[in-house]
Amino acid sequence: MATTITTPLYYVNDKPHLGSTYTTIACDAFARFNRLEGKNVVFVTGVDEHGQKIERTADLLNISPQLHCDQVSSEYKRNWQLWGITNDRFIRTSSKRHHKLVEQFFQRVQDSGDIYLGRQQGWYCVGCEEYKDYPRETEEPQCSIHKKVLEWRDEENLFFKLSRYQKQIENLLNDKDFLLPKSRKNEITNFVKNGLNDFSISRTNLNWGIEVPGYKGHTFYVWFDALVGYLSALLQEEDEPHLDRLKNCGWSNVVHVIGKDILRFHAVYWPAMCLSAGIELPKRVFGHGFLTREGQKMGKSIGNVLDPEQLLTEFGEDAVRWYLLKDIQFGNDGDFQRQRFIDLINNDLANTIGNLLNRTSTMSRKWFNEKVPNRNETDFTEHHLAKESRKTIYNYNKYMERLEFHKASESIIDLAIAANCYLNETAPWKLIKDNNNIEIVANDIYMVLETCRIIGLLINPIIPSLSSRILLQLGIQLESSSWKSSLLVGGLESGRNLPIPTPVMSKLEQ
RNA sequence: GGCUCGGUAGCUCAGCUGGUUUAGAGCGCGGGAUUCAUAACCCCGAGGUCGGGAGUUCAAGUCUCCCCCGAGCCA
Repeated sequence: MATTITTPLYYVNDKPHLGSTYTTIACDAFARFNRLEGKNVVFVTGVDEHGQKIERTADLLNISPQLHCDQVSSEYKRNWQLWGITNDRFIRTSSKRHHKLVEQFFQRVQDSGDIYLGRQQGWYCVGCEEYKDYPRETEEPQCSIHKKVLEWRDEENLFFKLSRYQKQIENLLNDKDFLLPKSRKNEITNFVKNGLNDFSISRTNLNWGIEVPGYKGHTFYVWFDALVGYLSALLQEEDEPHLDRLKNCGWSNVVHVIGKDILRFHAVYWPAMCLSAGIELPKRVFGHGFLTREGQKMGKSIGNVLDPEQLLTEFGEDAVRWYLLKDIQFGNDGDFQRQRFIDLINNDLANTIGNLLNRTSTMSRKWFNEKVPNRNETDFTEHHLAKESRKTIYNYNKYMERLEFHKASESIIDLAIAANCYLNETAPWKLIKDNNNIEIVANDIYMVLETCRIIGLLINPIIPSLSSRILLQLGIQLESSSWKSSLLVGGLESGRNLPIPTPVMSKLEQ
């Protein structure tokens, strides 16, 4: 069975920021984990390109919306390549196949009797592309998010009968695995409990969008269009775009990973749309938190925006991935602190894991002819570190499945600490002075090296390139197909040559 | 204004359905030990009114009520 993992389709108003990078890295880790687990993964990302906001931004830049979208989209593509993101698909909502699919989707929703023509009046925020509930007589109402004056709109719109799906959405939210983390569930449940209102799915004053078939002058509301993008993404360029093909393309067991701000669209509107169109519902929606920098909200006006590309250049992909996934609970808001970042990387990756591998490899080479020593066949499976490793593997899997990356990462570090402690307690450098101890030392060193191997494997989805450096240092090349079977204690071959160790992770400078 | 979630060591947080005697972890900080190692690893310490107040109970960080502060959703 396939598993589909999606990032949001990012709005091309501006180039990628740290927030979208964060979401994408998390999805990448999750996708990698699932692939290694042997699942057939389709990892989707892409961009959302329509809407008045884009139209106006392009206008300001004095270029066509399409050109603007082309430019920003390629920025996104380039960015994900730089970070080594393993997305299988990249969908642009300005693409032809997407247009076709939106039209089909609309047709189905219309056939279900869920579309009607209505009138919409109210104060509109172009930033949100949303009507706000201020009374008509309000003078110069402002959007609380964008701090911009709202525009009064009065237009004929097409509506979607969201209200019809009240009961079904309530049931969906009762499924305890659907909306995660649990802490965000109340908010949405409350919103739904207050009664769902139909929402408008078309705009009349908008050129930069997909035309609604049969309704001249109407273009689809960006969100209606963008959400369908998850479906279009699955269809390959060469395929005839058709909703019926989705099943074969991997639309099942769908996990949407998004920021907490767009939870409602994904947990309420989108499932209702799917129900109406007869599309299988997503399995899970995970709304993660936002990042601040040194305790402050990031924003252009404050001038403290952290550019992901700069971060990548300065610290490298390994460090940033580890910091974002290990130090911030996925789901909670997080704060990016430079000092903490440096401390964390140096402690966890360089000192705890890197040094463990380095010291052990050195001992092994020195005393065992530059090879992995022989283990004691009768008791290595019951060795202290074997037990610790098995416990770690078990917990790690449990956490990764729930997207609890910080806990998964922590379990890896705990294992490395256990191995470091073990070395200090048994002090093989003392034992080796007596030749009678050679077999004991061999078994101990073997077990620590084996623990390093397990660490290298487990860390793979989280920091792929560090993982391969660790394994390489043990003389192993990871074949992704055998990951799962490799995660059995005792998989390290005795007698294997160990290369001269070099630090797998160098320390970051202050 | 209504609702939700938080407020635990300098920082980031664990503490499930109330009860292992001195409330935990990581980081930072201070000290010790050691040499296999990336001045790394390992060990020890911090004495924090568990936001404030009242109550329930034999017993509350853990339950109830009130208040203060922060974040969010709705109006």
